[in-house]
Amino acid sequence: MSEVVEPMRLVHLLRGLTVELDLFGAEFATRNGLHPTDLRALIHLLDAARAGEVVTPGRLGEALRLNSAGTTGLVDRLERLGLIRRERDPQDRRRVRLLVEERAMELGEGFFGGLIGDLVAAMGQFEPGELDTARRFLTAMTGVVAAARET
Amino acid sequence: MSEVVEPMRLVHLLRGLTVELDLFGAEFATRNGLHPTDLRALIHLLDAARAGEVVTPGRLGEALRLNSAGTTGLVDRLERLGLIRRERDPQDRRRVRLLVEERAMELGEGFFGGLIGDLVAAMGQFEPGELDTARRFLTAMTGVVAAARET
DNA sequence: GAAAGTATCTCGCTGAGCGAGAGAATAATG
DNA sequence: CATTATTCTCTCGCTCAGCGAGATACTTTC
Repeated sequence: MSEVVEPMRLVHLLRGLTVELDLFGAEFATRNGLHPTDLRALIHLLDAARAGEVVTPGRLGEALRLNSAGTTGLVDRLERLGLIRRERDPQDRRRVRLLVEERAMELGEGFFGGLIGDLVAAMGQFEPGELDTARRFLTAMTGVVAAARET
Repeated sequence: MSEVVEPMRLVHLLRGLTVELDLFGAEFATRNGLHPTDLRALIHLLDAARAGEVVTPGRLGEALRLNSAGTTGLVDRLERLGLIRRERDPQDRRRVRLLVEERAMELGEGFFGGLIGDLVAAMGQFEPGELDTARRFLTAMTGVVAAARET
């Protein structure tokens, strides 16, 4: 059940996967009254929270490629939805800390939970060595795209 | 140089890859005076053209999850940019065929060309068997996401 | 040939995100 | 220390992508 793969086929597979993931995200977002940007922000905030990092509007906007006005609007929206809370940084009172609310974690759980479970289950059909190959492959491809972005 | 991979690490890699590809697309789009949606439409149109399929505004809007008003706007925009041309279908004169202009192919080339070359080059570091594993892995993951979207 | 169905477009509107710049706090310089 | 420069966030006014509702033109069905 093995075959010689043309590189272009893998390129199309990579693209197809991102299309599917984007659509999945967009559909989840609209089902929950969010915009795609809001979901991207939520993911970023949850990742940072798990890593114990402080996120400010500035950092969030930078990550999502929004200007400051757009970022303020985004943060307003997330706050209005009860997903995050603003809190002035007592160390540097120009800064605002974005704190993730319980509700955001639950939403994130709802988004990832099901899908991640399915993905992990599907990975069970692969040998450990194959999963390591997949890891190296994905790492290499991500590196190429990231490098191409710099140019 | 092989290791036992936790499934969650692969999940994060998949997500990271889509983030990078999305950013790459968004940056390419703005550099060329396009919106992300325009680029997605262009990709869809070029794929269809290569497969010899006829694309109508209806089909395009469906693929991109836009309603008819938004689709008309998108097609207007692409036409104004000289990327596509409208032509009434002589068989069923309610329909409009979207024809890809030369300029769109060149743009697509500019978008994919460089990146695809780099991706294919990076694939050269992998054994044929490893590439086949990657193919099976990506196919499986894409299938899982597509299936999850149905729900 | 009237009625129902399909494909596209128009109109008016909402709101995400932009550019410019104001305000508040901190850091650097004389 | 006072002043100037810098940093972070927010406000204001605006543009335009995309939506809902419905008009229009063409085709199929009965």
